[in-house]
Amino acid sequence: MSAIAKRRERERAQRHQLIITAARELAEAEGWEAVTTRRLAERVEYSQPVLYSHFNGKGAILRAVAIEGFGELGARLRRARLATPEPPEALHAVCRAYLEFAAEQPALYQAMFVLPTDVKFAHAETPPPLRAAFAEFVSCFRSDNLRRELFAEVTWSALHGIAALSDSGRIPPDGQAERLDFLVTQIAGTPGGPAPL
Amino acid sequence: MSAIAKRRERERAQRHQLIITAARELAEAEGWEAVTTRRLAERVEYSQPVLYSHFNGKGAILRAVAIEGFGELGARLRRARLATPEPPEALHAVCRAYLEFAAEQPALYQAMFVLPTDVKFAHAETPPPLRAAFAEFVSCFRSDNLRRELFAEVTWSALHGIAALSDSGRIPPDGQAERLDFLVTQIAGTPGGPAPL
DNA sequence: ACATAATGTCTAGCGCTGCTAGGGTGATGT
DNA sequence: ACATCACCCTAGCAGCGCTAGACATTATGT
Repeated sequence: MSAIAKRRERERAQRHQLIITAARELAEAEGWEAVTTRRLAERVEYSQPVLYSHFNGKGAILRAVAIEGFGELGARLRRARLATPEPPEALHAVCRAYLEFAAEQPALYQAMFVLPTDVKFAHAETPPPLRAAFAEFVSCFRSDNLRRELFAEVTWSALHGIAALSDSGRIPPDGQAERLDFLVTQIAGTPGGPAPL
Repeated sequence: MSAIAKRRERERAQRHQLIITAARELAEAEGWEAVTTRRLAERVEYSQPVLYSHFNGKGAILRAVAIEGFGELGARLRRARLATPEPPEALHAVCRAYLEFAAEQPALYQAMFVLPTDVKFAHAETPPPLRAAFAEFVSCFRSDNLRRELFAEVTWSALHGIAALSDSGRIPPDGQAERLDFLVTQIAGTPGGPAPL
């Protein structure tokens, strides 16, 4: 491949990322309903068809944003877990990190977990960053806990419920800390078996 | 008011309900993205502007569907609770009824709890049916439990997380019973105080 | 009974959306 | 220098939520 072709490919990759970043910023600033192909094209200073030469459509752009988000969420959860050596507090820290992520970047969170998507969850084609993020929850529970996956799944679901209802104004933004404390306390409890953590 | 005017008002109220029902059925059959004002008008056999003489816009129709849903959900939760006299099983029954409601009528559930809305939750203007539905969760906990509202809120959030992630394909549809059992067991546990139920 | 007024509904159209066909421009390789 | 090719833009389609204005139809007053 010629140097010229290489340069073009490099520029193309940059533009690819530029589109993703622009969509994400626009969504975070004005919500996803403001992210139209026209406004996005204007923002990246190209015409609309250029978007379609990079992505199969608006849905594919949204998907790319979501996958970028999975990577960042996983990294954040991992950091929270590793910074907290004691297992009980690790679960608490990871859950808090999750809610902070959702609250700080609501549009990104929506792309990942609320808006319709064709990203496969808990499936053979699940993107590695998503698997890794889920694995952080699993790692909060003892490896001899035979139902770790179930624990992690329900924990994640409960956090998502809190994040989603809070973001859409269906529960008050105040009191997140109390909800988090209560949830973690109950999940870490031992009503029906050995200590999970 | 003349009899003629009364008849017209009656017909108008019927048409009002017809629009709500048509929107709901169309959403349940093909999803909310298929509910356009044109298709809805065609379905009720009137022109588009008629919709706008009944509702302030598409959002108001969605809101009307959601409020209808709150009433039905509340009734269902109440039935589940009253049919189960023992408190621990009452919580379980109410939670199961909630998940069944969400799974059986996913579009209605979305209108109530997922799609953007201007319905006020936990607020002075909260629609009574919504307050009543939430009160069913609160009633599952002992009246001497000073944190009943918090318990109910987190329980509801966790259920919503399970329902929403399941409906959008982000967790597998199988295993809902295990998730429900685990959640209720943990919520009903007593890690930090007196028995909540 | 007739003209007037008021009510209700429809047709047509605005500015927007996601998406795409086709042409034209400029760089590339011979 | 020329032919080729890759690239990008203009223009347009069908459908969206929503609304202005024309048109009947119905009720009212004389």
